[in-house]
Amino acid sequence: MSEAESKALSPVTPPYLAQLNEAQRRAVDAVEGPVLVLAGAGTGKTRVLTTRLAHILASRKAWPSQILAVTFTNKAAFEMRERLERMIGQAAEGLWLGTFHSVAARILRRHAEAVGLKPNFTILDADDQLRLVKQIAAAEGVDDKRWPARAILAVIERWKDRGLTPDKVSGAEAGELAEGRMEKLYRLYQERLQTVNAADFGDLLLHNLTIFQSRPEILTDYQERFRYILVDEYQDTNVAQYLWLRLLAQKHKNLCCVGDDDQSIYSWRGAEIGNILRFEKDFPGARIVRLEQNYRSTPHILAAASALIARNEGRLGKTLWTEANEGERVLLRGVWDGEEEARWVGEEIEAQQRKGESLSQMAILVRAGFQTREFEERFIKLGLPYRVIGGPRFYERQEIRDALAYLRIIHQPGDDLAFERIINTPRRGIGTQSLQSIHQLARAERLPLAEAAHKLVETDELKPAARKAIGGFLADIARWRGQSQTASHVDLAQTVLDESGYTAMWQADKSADAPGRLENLKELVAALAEFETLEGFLDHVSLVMENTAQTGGEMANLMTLHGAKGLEFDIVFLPGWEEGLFPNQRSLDEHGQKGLEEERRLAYVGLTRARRRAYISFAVNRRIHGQWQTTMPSRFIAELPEAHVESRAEPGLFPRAPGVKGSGLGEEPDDGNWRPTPLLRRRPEAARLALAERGSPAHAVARSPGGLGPGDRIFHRKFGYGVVRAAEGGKLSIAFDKAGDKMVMESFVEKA
DNA sequence: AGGACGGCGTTTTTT
DNA sequence: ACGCCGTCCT
Repeated sequence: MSEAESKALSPVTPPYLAQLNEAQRRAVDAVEGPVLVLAGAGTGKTRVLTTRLAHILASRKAWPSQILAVTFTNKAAFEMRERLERMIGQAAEGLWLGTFHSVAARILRRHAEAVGLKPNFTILDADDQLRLVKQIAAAEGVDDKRWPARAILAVIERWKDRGLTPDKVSGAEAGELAEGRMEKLYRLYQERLQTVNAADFGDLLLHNLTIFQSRPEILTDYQERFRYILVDEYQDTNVAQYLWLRLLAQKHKNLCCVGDDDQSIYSWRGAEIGNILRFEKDFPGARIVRLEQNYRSTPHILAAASALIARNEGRLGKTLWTEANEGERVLLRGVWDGEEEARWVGEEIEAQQRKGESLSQMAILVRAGFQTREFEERFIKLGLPYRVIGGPRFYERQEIRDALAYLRIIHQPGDDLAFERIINTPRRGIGTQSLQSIHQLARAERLPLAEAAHKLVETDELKPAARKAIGGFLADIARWRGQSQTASHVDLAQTVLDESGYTAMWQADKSADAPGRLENLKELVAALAEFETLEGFLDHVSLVMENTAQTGGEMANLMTLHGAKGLEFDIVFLPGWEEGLFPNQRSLDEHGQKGLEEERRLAYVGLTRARRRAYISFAVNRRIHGQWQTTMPSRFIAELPEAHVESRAEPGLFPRAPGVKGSGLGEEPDDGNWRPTPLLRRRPEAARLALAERGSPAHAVARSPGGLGPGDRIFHRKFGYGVVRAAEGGKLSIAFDKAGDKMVMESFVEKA
């Protein structure tokens, strides 16, 4: 179709464009060439994305099948599809719209053989991956105390995030990781995945890259196909995703990335904020459109959030503004301890409810999962309905994974992980002995476990009982596999669950969660009915299945700051703004300034979730890991602009009277260097006293809360007697008479 | 094969 | 403080 034709077909100003503000319209209209849409929080990002898609389709620049739109989460993908269909209906069919992983999986299924996989490869989840790594590390004799499978897997995943296949990992990179054997472990892991015909999540992208690099004709095919590419949450992309996008966009160069560098909070799982910061360099001629008009929050909230994030270096920079009415200032509250904080939040929620505010429009956003407990306890006491968002997902539950393993082994005879998982679940009397024999044979003859088991049953190597049990199990699988040719997959699943005794196993279980598990199994079978094939369903489960979070209902929402990204609420509570907790100490220790900036972005994300009201609080005492600690208010509190905050701290709970000088709330020490007091351990009573006699916080550092300080003689249950050399934040450096110098937790020693 | 006990870790989490 | 995991013992 010629350009003249396409112009003639589209109205001069389509109605969907008229509803956008000027910047949004530019973002939608800039269809050709690379574009970065810097979308601040609440600036109508999703609207721009969907309108842009609709615009490309309506102006007939491309067929749906020539457009690729990628998101990070299924939720975002669903939302986009839904809004798009509402806008243009059927015309959206055929669009390549999905998560990075689901699109990559789709491509990989088509060309699996190019990386040595069969098209019916299994997509492993975290659990399977970990078991695999454990097996490999154990076989290699790696000390699992020093190098736990978790850590090894994390290294491998970060490599994959960066697009590194085993042959691309440099020796220097691997260094002394896992006693210098990390590279080998990675290679073995990949080999193992290949033999069991499986890919982990990282592989989906990584294999795509390998295919694109080794098979130019395949790459060209996709490059030509995808005339327009859209990316959501670009600040969260890792290097592999960036490379993937860059390859795909190379031909038409119509790449539109939407994101916000200030909301990049996933570096710890491989996200590379540099991707968004470098966009103009990476894609020459790129246009940048800033969406800065905020439709969500009040000016006070925006001003507070903006001032906070302005302290970060290395950002592209945006100035959010709004036409909304002033509203209330951000409310800051200092309290005695976590319990009081929960009590206060509860009271405030109830007060807002009485004013007619909706519970489901209120959220408590915490830094770490364990912080929800105190609020839950309080809300239960008050009878205040709440839901915790986050937590284990449907397909991560044991019973679901077991059931899926049955279906997997039927579908894919070489799926060793599935075979191992269920060979003795429910109990069939196949113990570690028999399993070991099967493993041995499998390794010797390079066979899948199931096949090795077959052979083994033919011999008389096993004890008769085990032989019978394994034979019976294999016969079951064979029978089910035969049935899968004719029966519907729903019937098959039901049969398998019944005949295997799996359902019976839970029926016989008298523990409290057994009924729930049976319920979940029913749900699984019901979900299966919505799919044409077993394969389609298995993919759906590993890639797409949403967590069955309790949605709807009048309940207050409790979740982590990470979990809140992308959501919004009328009223937001941000508790626990204390040094050590938020910004999180570990983040600071491990990543220094970078860590601090990411924590600050997290604070920014939290604040910008609020439409009308934001509450920030900190406790002076907090029990962490069972120990009382005296804390300092978060430095982020000092960074809030005074004019937009109303402080209701109890007198004496601030380090000094708030807001005397400087632009921020908490004033910096006279030398201008911020020195948060290290966390101290003490009981509340002691802290109360310390408050009364509050002097320079620094003097408290030398002596520990228990009154132990340098020179004191102590006793430790394991190390015996010793002398304290220094005290620092709950830890003591001690010279033991016999055990030498050690750092020990103060709670483990007593005065000698 | 199942329970008891000890040791360890304890930020964030998607796909 | 607490829970989870792995091991060891019965």
